[in-house]
Amino acid sequence: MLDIKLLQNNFDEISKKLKKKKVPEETLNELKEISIELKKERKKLEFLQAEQNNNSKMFKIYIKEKKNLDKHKIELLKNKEKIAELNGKVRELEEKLSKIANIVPNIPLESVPYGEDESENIELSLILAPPLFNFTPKEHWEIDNGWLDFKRGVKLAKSRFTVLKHDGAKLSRALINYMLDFNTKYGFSEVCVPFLANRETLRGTGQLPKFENDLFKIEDEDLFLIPTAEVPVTNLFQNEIIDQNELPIKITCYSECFRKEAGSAGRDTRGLIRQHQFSKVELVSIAKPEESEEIFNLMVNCASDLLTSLGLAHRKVMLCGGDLGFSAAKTVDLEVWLPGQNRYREISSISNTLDFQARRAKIRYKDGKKNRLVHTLNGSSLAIGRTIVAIMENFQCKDGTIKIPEILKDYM
RNA sequence: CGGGAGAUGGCAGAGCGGUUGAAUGCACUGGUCUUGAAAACCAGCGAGGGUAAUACCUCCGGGAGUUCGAAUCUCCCUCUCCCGGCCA
Repeated sequence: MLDIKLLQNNFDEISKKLKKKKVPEETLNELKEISIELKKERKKLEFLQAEQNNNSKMFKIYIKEKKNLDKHKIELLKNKEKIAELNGKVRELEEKLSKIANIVPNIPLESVPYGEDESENIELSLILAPPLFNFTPKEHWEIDNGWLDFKRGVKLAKSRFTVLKHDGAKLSRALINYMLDFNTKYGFSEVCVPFLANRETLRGTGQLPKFENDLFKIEDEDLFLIPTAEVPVTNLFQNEIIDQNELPIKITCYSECFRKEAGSAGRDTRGLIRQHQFSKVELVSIAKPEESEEIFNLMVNCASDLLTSLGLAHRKVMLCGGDLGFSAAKTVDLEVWLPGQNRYREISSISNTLDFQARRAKIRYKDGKKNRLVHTLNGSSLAIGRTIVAIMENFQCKDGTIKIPEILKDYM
């Protein structure tokens, strides 16, 4: 959530920055006006409440003095009505405010480039050279080694579900274990969390209320399948005040992720790239504001080193404003080279949300006497499905077999 | 899913309908003492809003109600715990 006070005081600046994310100025204007009106009405209300409190206290004294109470009663009741009325007004304004505030995205950092979409992202660096082939490399779904059973996935659920078999299934499990171990060595501690989350949790990280259509909802329950482990892991700390000494908190977590992929009909319909369910190992950090940039870089390096350790060529890309997610102030994607597709594809995405999620989820830490909002960061270690794709395409042999990276041998 | 109990500050745990934002204990922070630490003693210590800082307002799971006044009474919801059934 935006800092409303900041919006009140630095309207032009914020409005300009949010243009990167295509937020219309009218929305911000409305937000500002409501917040100012709210402040005004609240002041009126509090004044009346103070008066009422005082008069109520007098009651005890009047009883002692055996004064006639009826007159005071009438007075108090009259005031009570006024308070109720104002209270309703204030509440209405609060609802109006939060309705809008909840759907305004985070402000991009200064360093985020302007741009409409993916095509205007900026390549930061290339790591490892793509492999050379003495034959035409296939796309992963063309490789007929019995790992991927698309038909049966559809039979069991529907399109965009896949069954992994044989070494494909094993590789998936090996990758999960390997990544968790890798991240642990990087200083992230492992957690295992529920794959279902309630509304408040999803609101905390920004999926709700705006993106309900992208989530699978459980019938007859106010629960949703998580779209990423970022949701439960970050919200582990919702409504908590963290001891300063415990920061930064660095967590890694494996989860299944569930996404409706509404609006991406027709895109990546073949293969493992875009599924309704996929495994992912996630990184989440809770940090003090002054250290969040450093942690961000650590997370990017952690994911990049992981790719390197698997021998996968990739590049780091800075997302432009138009391609930034709702909660992110800054995002670096890692794109892995896919020889079959002859292009780089996103396999990891690391974001700093600054205090945006912390404000929503009320995650704070004690700084001396004051409670301050933390910064929250999240990033894929790697998406498992896409890593399998990358391994299949990069390490395919002419005879259709796949060479498993050396480092995974112990995990298979 | 059926039966019972409960929901209060970081935790534990009091709280006749009227200075109770809330006793007490633990934890925590600062100080005295000590070579240092522990112990002991003294002091401070919930959150949000508001203010230059005070005032002041709101909050005792959530919502509605009774009352001049509610953490305290009534109703609804949610959640937790114990017992029983089912089950990895």
